[in-house]
Amino acid sequence: MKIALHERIRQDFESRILSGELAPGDRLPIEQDIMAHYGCARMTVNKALSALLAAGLIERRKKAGTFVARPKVHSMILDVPDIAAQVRERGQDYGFRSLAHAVRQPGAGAEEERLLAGQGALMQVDGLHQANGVPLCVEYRLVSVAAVPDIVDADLHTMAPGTWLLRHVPWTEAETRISAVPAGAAEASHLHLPVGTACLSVERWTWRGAERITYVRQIFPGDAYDMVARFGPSAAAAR
Amino acid sequence: MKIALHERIRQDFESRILSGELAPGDRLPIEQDIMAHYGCARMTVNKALSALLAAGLIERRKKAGTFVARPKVHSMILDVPDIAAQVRERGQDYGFRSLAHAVRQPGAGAEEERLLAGQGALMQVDGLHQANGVPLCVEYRLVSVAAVPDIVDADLHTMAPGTWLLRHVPWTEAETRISAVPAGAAEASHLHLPVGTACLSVERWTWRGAERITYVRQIFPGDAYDMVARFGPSAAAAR
DNA sequence: TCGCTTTTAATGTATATACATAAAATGAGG
DNA sequence: CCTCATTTTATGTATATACATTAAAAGCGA
Repeated sequence: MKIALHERIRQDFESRILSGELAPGDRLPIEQDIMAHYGCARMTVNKALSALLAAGLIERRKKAGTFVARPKVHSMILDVPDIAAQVRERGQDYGFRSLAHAVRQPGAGAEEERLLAGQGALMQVDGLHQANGVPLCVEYRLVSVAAVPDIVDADLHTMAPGTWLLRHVPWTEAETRISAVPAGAAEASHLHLPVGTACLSVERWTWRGAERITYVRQIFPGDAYDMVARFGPSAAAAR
Repeated sequence: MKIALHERIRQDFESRILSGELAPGDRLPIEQDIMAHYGCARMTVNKALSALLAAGLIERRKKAGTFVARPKVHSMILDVPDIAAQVRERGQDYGFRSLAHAVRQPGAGAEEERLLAGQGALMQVDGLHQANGVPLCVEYRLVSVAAVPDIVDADLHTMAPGTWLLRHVPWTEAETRISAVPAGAAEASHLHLPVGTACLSVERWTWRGAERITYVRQIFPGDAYDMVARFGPSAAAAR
């Protein structure tokens, strides 16, 4: 496959930076020299360097030149796969068992509803994700009925509500919070663990524009689930 | 402050997408119409749209047009800031107390060394991150002496080794694993917790090219530290 | 209606040019 | 040697233009 010249220039510098050949603080050649080296116009070089700038790999100062950036935060891609897809990927049978399934009127329930900030009625859908019949994760979910009217009639007894939502609802933003919690009585019983066992809690708020769609809280036994994040070329490769 | 036109166009569309006014799948105007609307050249529009494309907010197909991208669940940006920087951001005093500091010869230690896969001598640097004097996190770290010779003479008793590495070691690739573990005897004592308390374990392997740099394992009390991942504005806002 | 070719409308890439802007480097005056 | 104005240099932005590339859409013949 033929790749664009500006893309090739970008990759060249990216790999020289990632390999350490160009260390943080090092100065890159000026645009004039780069364009002479590749035999192209300055705009082409500029496009390549602009991309590296947007990716945070370089810093540029007028008159001074272009420098390899010193990384500040590790901003990395976090893989949070759909549980059902992940289980099937391992060649196991995926199952979802419904634990609770009800529409709750606003104001009726107490604190959970604040999580979706009073957008009218909420559908509560709790359940258990299973791999080969073994409980893997307890899930507590609230869905805004106003934002997703179809949820009321959806068959969520076998299909995980997360999977259903993914297919039916477009969303634009999500926030995920990861923390460690001890297993409560309910989780302990469903996951067959002693009460107090260290578990991973993954909470996610999802919304579209200003409208909240869903809040979900998933509890995994600590040793059953690893979340893996990568930094580096993956960020570029993922696109 | 005066902002560039291509940047203004980019922001205009970004906010329309993030607000939900332009929903996933919606089609954007063609470049010709946008350039007519802003009264500028096509290259300027193209620059704005290229940035949105790189950020993953839109998809483009020749002849068909430009469309708001449907976000995929599984890849979101995870910001894992330097602990010291994060503590100071909250207006607290950051402190690091060294717990162990020694060079270990290859083969001497057992399993930890496999984590850096026998690249010669390793520097072991364990310590305690503190916020306002209160223990926040226990850190166990191994650094390859071959990859980072300067580490031997670095003063790591007050500065966190992570911070030191960030400043001295060129760009890296990293893989992070997050899980939940019960507090062991050592962590319990350092963090003033009962043994068995649910803790968040963050492990990270870092390398440059094929060379392994460091392995670190950080143990946080489950309720003291939340990792937050966002999809959407974060990618752009982080810059 | 099916399947093939042709047209066309959109993005993709690249160039040459122009002027703006900011900051480092220089140099004159004290 | 210091200070301040001037020059120089590298990046920042924008334009007008040209041609390439694709895939949708239209046309057409069997």
